[in-house]
Amino acid sequence: MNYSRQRELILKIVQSDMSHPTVDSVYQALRKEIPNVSLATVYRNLNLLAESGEIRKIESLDGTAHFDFNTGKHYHFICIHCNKVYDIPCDVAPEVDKKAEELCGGKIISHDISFQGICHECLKLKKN
Amino acid sequence: MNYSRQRELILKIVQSDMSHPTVDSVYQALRKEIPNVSLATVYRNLNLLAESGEIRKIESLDGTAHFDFNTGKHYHFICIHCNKVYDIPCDVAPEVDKKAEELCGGKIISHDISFQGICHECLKLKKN
DNA sequence: CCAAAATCAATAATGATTACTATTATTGTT
DNA sequence: AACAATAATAGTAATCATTATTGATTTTGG
Repeated sequence: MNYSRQRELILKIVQSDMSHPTVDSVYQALRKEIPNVSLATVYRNLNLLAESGEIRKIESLDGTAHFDFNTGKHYHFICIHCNKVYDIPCDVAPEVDKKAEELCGGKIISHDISFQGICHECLKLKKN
Repeated sequence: MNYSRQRELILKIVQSDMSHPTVDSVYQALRKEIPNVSLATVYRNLNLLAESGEIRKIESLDGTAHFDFNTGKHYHFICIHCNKVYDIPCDVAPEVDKKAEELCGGKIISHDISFQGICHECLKLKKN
């Protein structure tokens, strides 16, 4: 995996964005620096960075991939109204991987807890 | 909400399929009964059934929705090689929703734990 | 039986992602 | 600095998943 300005900037963009950006968000931000960058480049590098563990890829019910610079232990909260993804600081028992591994017979690499619900913002909107 | 043959069959198909079928799997199975059924019908009804809580919609990193007839408490294991989804019987503390709700300020409806790793089958294949 | 509402099939349209190709950049080595 | 091998890129086409549209058909409640 060689150096490229594109990849470096993509990593920086994700790392400076708390809001779990989608591929498209990263693409829009990157175009401000490299106007003729290709969308395929963004896809390729985000997936590479996720595979190498420098960022994290998050599933979400809206059918689009989100990326998270925070590779430390934490979980996610996805609003079913606005599809935003929030971090939830983790304090759940860390031995769940081991426990689950015993139950499934495969090799477990990681886990994520995704909470679904309605976020603070959307709750406010509903009341108005 | 239960008077169309299509919806009834879709529900039965999911309920009789342990393997967390995708929209397309359900579509293929349904066509054996109703050859000219529309894919849109499958999408609409699977989402309706998931909203009404009769089945469960599962997110997965491969970008396709999976559906699960098992609406009881359990978690999921997704193989990063074959993308199959397995159930993991749940015995994790149920108070995580409450705990997370305090932390995020929104309203939490449910949560899912998805474990990622390499499943038993794929481990075997690797060795050969 | 009739009218309103719900559902349907078929297909078009959209949105996300991947594949492909010719070109350019990076790397380690002379 | 020039070289070849490799990796990455831009641009675009193709693919895959999903949603929207439309007009016909079916169900429901009176």
